[in-house]
Amino acid sequence: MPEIAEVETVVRSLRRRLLGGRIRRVEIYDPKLRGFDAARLKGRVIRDVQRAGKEIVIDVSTPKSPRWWCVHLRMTGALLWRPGGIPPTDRHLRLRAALDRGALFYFDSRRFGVMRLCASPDEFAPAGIDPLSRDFTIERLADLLRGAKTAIKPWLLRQDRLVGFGNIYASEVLFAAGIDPRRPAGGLSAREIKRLHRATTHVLLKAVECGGTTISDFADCDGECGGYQRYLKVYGREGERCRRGDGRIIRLVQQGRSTFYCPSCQQ
DNA sequence: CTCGGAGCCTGTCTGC
DNA sequence: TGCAGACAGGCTCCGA
Repeated sequence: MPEIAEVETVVRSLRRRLLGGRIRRVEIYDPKLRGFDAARLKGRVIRDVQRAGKEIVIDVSTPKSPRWWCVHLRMTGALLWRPGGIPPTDRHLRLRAALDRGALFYFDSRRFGVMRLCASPDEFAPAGIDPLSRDFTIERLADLLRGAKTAIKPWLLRQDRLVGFGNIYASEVLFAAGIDPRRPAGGLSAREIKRLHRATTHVLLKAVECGGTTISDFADCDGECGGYQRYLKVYGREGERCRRGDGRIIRLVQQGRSTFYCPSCQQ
């Protein structure tokens, strides 16, 4: 489900709710999460909540025992905070963490989500550059793109060079940059790379500001839906008129995933 | 390096 | 109403 803007939104909402809270009890309801050492969380205080790529990182370190509780929501994972600790009715409840003033519930219908306890930041440090960080410059982007033969859209989905893109924002950013998703990544001109950089920053910041994109059920930990779906220009709009020019939105499949674009605005 | 396909899982929607 | 098939926002593995 969530891409960088949605994970950032969840992280911010979690930070508001969890900071300083002490974990009293953790219950796991999904055998797939058996490998997760939930017992080690008990008694720990939540020091911070950060984002590492698309992963949520909850710092539960003590001076003698550094530990980070890492959650990757993948497609359908969701974290919800309930002040009273009463769970929302959902048969996909996979984990419950009770704190002093409420409880955190983890849901995941498809069970693609991953949870782990890390002992060092090296274990969750993303390989790629975060497009919302200062490291994301035009020069770095140009370096990464150099020589790449893959089409730019599937290239954006690879997390080992840039982190955080998913299927929605990859299409949206390319539309904003006016670049055809089938173009070889390494074949973009300096001017196009500049446009891609600018579009990435612009689209992702706006999406974060809106609290992410809710197409079916994304929400932050308070159950608040995102608002960026109002601004989607191409994603999910196959056959509709382009909002900018005269074209109609086309859907095509690249490496097994849908890509949406406007053939008249994107060259 | 790059690509396509399968797999991990389950829910929803479409068409017959 | 039933049922098969396609499809879904993520990611990893394999073989060609």
